[in-house]
Amino acid sequence: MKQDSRLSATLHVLLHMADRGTPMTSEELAACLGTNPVVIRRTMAGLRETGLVRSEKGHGGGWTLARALDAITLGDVHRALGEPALIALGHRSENPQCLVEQAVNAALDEAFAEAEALLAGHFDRVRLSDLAADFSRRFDDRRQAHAKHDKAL
Amino acid sequence: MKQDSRLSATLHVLLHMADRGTPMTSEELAACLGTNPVVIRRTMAGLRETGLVRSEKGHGGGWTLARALDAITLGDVHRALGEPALIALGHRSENPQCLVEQAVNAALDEAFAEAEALLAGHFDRVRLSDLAADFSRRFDDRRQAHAKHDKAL
DNA sequence: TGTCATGTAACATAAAAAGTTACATGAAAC
DNA sequence: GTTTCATGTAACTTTTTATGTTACATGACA
Repeated sequence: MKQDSRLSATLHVLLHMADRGTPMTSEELAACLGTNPVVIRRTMAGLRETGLVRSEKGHGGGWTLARALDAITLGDVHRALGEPALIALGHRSENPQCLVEQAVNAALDEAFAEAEALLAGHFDRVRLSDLAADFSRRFDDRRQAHAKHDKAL
Repeated sequence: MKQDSRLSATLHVLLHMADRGTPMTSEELAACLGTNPVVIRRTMAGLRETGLVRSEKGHGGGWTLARALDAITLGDVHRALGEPALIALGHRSENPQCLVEQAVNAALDEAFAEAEALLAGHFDRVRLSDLAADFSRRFDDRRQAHAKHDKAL
């Protein structure tokens, strides 16, 4: 199953944008991900429509966050991306005549709905500021590790 | 995201096999799903190795269930299919150098692990006999609806 | 007015599920 | 024993979706 990494990519990009403060071009953001600038523009288009980011053309232009990090949840981003399916499994056919298949679909739907609701709920509770805080913690950890290493030399 | 419908297909096939009682050929099972016999054989190969089904060659051959319906869970079938990923979202890269990406991965992994565990747990609690019972209920419902319809004529 | 940046269409690539063809192998029927 | 039926499996094609790329139009600032 090929996995959709747009949510991961978008979160990455948004955190870099917040970290920078000033507008970042599609080219700069693409470099962060090792991808193509057009991929960035295409992906960010949805976020712009939802009001999560702003874009400016011309000199000094680029992308900026339209809200504070603590005012954006993972759920907001997921919805802005068009709510891609969370569950990797699906049915063979919708509205089958076969009663066996109807029973199978019903059982799977129930299981999927449960997991999907849990995941969606989780997404709605996690803010970008939470990720930024985790980043800061990792940053400090790395700095301390380096300091220790330098001292040992 | 292309969804994997092998679990759905396999459950469908297994229930038909149980309903029949005698061996069913790949061709018959393929007809149930509107697919190709080779797809059936390929998919069932994993189930045979796990001991969920048996296959016989030659005249009167075909596929039969190796266990009772209440001794097979959805989880058994999922594992026999090679445990295909349950979550449709993924990371851009594993073990990234970028601390931002590390923070993103950590946040998503946590969310995914939670949902995946819920779904896997659900699969382990549902037996094929549960689906068969639901099928029977639907069958009776349809029969009653038909009877009512006939009476009205 | 030229440069920089986004906006977007159109096309190419990659990966995985699903479908197909072809043929080898083994078991039962005749 | 030979024919027929069925699985076993390799190799290939098709389809779908995410992703990557090229090309060019549009708008903003120096």
